[in-house]
Amino acid sequence: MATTKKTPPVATRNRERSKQKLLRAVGKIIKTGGFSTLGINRVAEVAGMDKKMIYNYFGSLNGLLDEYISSLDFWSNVKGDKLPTEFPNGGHNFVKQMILAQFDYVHQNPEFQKILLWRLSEERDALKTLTARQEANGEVLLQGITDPHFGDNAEAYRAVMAVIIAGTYYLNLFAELNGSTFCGIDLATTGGRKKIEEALAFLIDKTYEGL
Amino acid sequence: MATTKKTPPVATRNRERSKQKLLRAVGKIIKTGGFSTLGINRVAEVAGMDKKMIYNYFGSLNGLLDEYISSLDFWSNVKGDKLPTEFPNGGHNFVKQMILAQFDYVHQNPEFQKILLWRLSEERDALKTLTARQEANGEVLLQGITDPHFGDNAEAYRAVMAVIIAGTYYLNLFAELNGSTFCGIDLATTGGRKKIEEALAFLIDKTYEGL
DNA sequence: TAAATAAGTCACTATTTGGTGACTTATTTT
DNA sequence: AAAATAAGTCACCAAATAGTGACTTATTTA
Repeated sequence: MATTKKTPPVATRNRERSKQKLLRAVGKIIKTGGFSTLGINRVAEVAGMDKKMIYNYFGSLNGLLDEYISSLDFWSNVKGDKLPTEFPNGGHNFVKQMILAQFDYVHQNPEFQKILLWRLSEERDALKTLTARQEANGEVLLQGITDPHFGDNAEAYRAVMAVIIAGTYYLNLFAELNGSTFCGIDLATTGGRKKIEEALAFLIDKTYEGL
Repeated sequence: MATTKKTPPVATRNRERSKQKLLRAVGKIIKTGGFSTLGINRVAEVAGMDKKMIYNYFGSLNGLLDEYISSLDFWSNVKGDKLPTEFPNGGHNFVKQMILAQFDYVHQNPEFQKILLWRLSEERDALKTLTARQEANGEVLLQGITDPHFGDNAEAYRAVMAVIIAGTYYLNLFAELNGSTFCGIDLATTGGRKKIEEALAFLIDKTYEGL
């Protein structure tokens, strides 16, 4: 026989594959539409499955959403393996590049934008866990590199970074829907985004110089 | 007679008063809950009126929401009459106080927070109009005071302010739901907020010094 | 191969949603 | 005071919502 009974070429019924289909359906809906269209019927329809399966596998839509959230892995992309080993000047240049890359990453990634938005809109344990993971990730950088460099001003440095990072988040979210201008800067154009990038670089430079 | 027929002490039927009740119901729902509970049935219930009235007065829930949005007047509170006439140093001190006041204002005002969030979540003409009004408001300040002061760097200044203002928005929204820490700063505590305020002041100072 | 288990389908319920037509009643106009 | 207009009530509809029990069928186990 060409094919064995134990491993059929493609199973028509497969728990794990079906679960993945549902998880990907959630991502698809979130990416394109908003959260208002995120109902159990819609998810089942997009996944091409019966909604009963959602109850079977995840207990409820909430369970599915929680598992979707914990399956996300945005932050490890930012840091990850490609971390340098040397950080001259308290990571001045590294931090600058990281912030600029993040500003672009959020812009390019609609799913990430929606998660950011979700975190501002709804209380959900899985989202808090995600936030905690992100914080823990940043803490490595802060404690290992910038805290020692800034000494007594370490907390002041953290506060400045908080404002700057929060700014990149908000501007990207704002640009997505409004498209229009913010403080007279057109965030929909590459020229406008370039101005923001220069401002980010400027603020980081001044922080490393002046703190 | 004690009371005339023309002006009854309290009319049981009054178009304007009823419209206001509906508008205030929208505000109440938005303030406390989110947008997910903002249905026509709920609005009618909170207002203590029949939903038919919403169709009568506003044509639809959308019409009511649009009128609610255009009834908002957050921005004029910020500027308004209390504008000084002299702006030394390109409004350095004035801008700093304004940003800090705004950071606190957003924190204190849940309805404003929800509108900010709404602008990030949904496309709606009335919201764009609101945004345009806000922009026009800021433009007066930018064109009249900071543009002349910064000359060739006027646009760079605008970009910096965009980042800073966006940062205050996001941090306040983030603090509202997550309560937890951002970049290691606990935004729920007065101590953490104080650190953010100092960071805002620092960034503005460095911008006026270094641009 | 037969029995057991798990995957998936389908039809159905109860509740809630937005929306409307017909009605009553208060207020204004004549 | 009578007629007209507008405010407000209520019962009802169609569609969509979340959720479930009974069923069929594929896959695995014995």
